[in-house]
Amino acid sequence: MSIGRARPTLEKVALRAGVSRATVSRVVNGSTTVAPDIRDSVLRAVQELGYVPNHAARSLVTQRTNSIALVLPEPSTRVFSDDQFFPGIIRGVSQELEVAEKQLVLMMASSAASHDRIEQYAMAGHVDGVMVASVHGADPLPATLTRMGVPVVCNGRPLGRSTVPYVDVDSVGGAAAAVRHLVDAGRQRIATIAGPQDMVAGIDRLAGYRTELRGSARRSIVAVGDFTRESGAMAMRQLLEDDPQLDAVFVASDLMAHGALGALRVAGRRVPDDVAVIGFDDIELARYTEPPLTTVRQPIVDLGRELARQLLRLAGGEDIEPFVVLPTEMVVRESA
Amino acid sequence: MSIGRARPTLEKVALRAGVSRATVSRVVNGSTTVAPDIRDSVLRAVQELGYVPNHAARSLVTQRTNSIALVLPEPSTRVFSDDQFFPGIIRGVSQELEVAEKQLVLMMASSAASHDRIEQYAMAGHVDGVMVASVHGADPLPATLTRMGVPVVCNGRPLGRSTVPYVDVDSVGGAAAAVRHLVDAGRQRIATIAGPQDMVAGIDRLAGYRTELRGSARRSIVAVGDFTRESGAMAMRQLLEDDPQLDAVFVASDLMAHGALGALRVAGRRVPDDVAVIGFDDIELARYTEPPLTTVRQPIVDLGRELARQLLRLAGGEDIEPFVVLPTEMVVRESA
DNA sequence: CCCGGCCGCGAGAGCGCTCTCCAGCTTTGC
DNA sequence: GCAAAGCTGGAGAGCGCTCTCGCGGCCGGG
Repeated sequence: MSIGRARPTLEKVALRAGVSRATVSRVVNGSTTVAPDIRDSVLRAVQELGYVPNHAARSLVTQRTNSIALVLPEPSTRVFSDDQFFPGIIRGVSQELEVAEKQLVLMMASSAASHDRIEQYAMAGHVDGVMVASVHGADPLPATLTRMGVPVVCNGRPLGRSTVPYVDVDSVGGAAAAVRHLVDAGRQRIATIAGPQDMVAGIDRLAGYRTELRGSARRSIVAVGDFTRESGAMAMRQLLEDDPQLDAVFVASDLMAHGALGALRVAGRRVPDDVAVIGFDDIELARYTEPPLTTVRQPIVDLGRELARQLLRLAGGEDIEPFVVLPTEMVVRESA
Repeated sequence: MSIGRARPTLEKVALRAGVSRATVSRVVNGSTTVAPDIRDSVLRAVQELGYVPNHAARSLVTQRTNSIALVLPEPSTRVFSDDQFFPGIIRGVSQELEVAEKQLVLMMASSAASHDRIEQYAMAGHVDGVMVASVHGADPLPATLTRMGVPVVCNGRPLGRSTVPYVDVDSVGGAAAAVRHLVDAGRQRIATIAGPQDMVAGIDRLAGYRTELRGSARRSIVAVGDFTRESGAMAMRQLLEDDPQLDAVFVASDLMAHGALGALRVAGRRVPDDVAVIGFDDIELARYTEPPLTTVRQPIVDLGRELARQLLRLAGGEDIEPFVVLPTEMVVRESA
């Protein structure tokens, strides 16, 4: 209905070019077994009529849709409020899909109800595969879909034992590097503001902190936030109260670090002179805080690209490694 | 291929329920002309077999796809670097589409080449309509698609004469309100940092500033930026040089305002005591600048919702108003 | 010069669904 | 009590495409 004027069909093109439907199909799909002159006349007919293959018809017979779903948590989830995670992933994914000439279908997993919706959708043969960017590592969706034979790749190591392949960044390594940086700078009392412990990112970044600190014979000083700015400020106040002597803090997200910087300022501590601060994520804002934030960059766009790349291979029937971990990188600015 | 185990077809369900394909179709599509007992047994069969309608087959015959495309400019465009525009639009759109049970296909218009790609795609009957969130108002895509009979709604008033329906926020009114706020506060020399004048947002916000200022018998003092933080800082320095007496500045985006605040601090001007600053957008960051930024909020999520709503109506064959303008709102914090 | 093989093309059978008939049955009005 | 009207459900024709199969023409080898 809605798509206005009738679009030409294979049949029409065949008629015009004076060949059969099959031949047009061959030309359109790039088969080599067509004589050059016939091929040319078909291409001319296609051009003249403005023929575009009907996707529904094609995928009805091929059983492939050339589109891929990306399931994202509803961005109202506070975690995604203002970092560039969400757009970054999308950008990476769509870059990769563009090359592969696949389409991106975006699904917001807002409520529990959307689980069913997404499941149904994937089962309807609407997409060739699903990428799940879940924050809560315990999401059952990936496993369910996999069981149903839908190719799935996750973003972020799933919690619990799961055989669903995933792509993640090296949070543990990044956190360890941050702590090492603080140790190397001679900091003695290195605290951390950890992320929520029901998220893989929160868990891993704390683990990296702990491991590295243990190696340096310092004791750990931990406060927990929920990745928001406010929670960062609150955790910072808490830490200052617990250990007024602390001279460094590794914060599990830049947003929380931003809050922590504010709290430190209010408390009259100079950064980095009195207290060194290192964040995590390297969001845009990190370059503009006062002072500019030293942080751990995670390659978000690359993460998206890798996610897409893995899924495409999986959907193409290839075997893929069970997980890919992308390196993080220290970005030294002025706060540490 | 990729979608693992064979999914049951209508035929299978019909066989199991002991009815015809047509009847199953009727039940699945909610026709009322089916006897309750038959209806129940069909539903049971559907349940037992885990039947999910094949989308491709369905849309082949109905000519509808139940999905809608959202065309976004490649977010690397500096304008989208860190405001919440991109995720906000997506969120609004997908909220509305979820209600309508439509799917969202995301297309990044990265290069000129993608124009063809998107055109082809829309023409392939892959989607029932297209929403174009173009920054450069002179984009030919909307008109092209419309001409081809594809329902299109734009985000942002298109430049030039165009009959493509659009949804926009009231930039002119918002800018005017900001200036009025400054006038009411007794500010005498009110400058502006305008956005790029090849974008509708840049043009309209400057127009609002000019109009309102003219009404108050003050002269306009204009510098132009490109919506980035750096350009905001640079423009601010320029303005201070041009008119050291200025006591207020309306900045066409929060990002530029952030840059301007930095420049003012460096120049030793206190905000708002010496210079009042008002931004535009109300991005998350505005609450955390030093001092917190008074700004004009644009309802981005609502914009997305309205965009989707209009397109759905259009694709549904309804007539819609040629444009919808959503109100902006002053958010008074401490910078003015 | 004839035959087997190969290559290029057309015929035709579906893919899974919707929807238009139309048949058969019940209901209703006079 | 009978015809007309009303419903319910089935049969069947496609939607536009791909792909298998097989036919005919051309080539090369014997």
